[in-house]
Amino acid sequence: MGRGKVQVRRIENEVSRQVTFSKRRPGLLKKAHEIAVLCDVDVAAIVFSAKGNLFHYASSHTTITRWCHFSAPLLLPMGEYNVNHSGIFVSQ
Amino acid sequence: MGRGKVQVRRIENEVSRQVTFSKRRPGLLKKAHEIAVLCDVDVAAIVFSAKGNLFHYASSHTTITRWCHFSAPLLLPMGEYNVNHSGIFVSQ
DNA sequence: AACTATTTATAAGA
DNA sequence: TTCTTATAAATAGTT
Repeated sequence: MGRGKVQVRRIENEVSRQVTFSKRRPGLLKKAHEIAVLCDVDVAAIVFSAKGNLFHYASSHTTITRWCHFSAPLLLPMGEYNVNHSGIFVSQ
Repeated sequence: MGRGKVQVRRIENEVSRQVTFSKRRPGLLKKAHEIAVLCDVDVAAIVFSAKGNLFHYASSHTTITRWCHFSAPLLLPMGEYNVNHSGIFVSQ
């Protein structure tokens, strides 16, 4: 899209990279929202900026719970965890 | 995009809804991949089909771990969990 | 599953 | 950085 074709590789120029991030981030979350509503499915999209900020879209809390159920083996180290109001922690 | 404008509401016709899902799902995951590579950020996108199938893109395992750390309070009931090779379970 | 007219997203520029 | 605009990319309706 835009004035030139996209090569899917890391943008080396830091300013350009930040600008592209600022432009594409809302686009991604919008797409996630649209497919969730149009197709009546559960969707989550999560993005961390280089500065560690979190941006996300979730069609429902259920989405995330189900996702954790299905995919946690791939994504969390095995072990015991505790979830409280502050986050999720490894049990001692 | 396409021959008509998009109204962001649930597509009532089941066949059309499934067709749109099939078309938009790869588009969403591609967008997630592109922003991850272009902008060198961690991204995850997760989609459940109406039939319960899971589709996802994750730029790295780190993404998901970090995401769980930050967002789990919103997404999982508080309690004790056990992660093993089969999934994540509530401790009894 | 392919096609293609159009909409939408966005790269580059102001 | 916010707005503009040319153009690439996604995709809705169709075959």
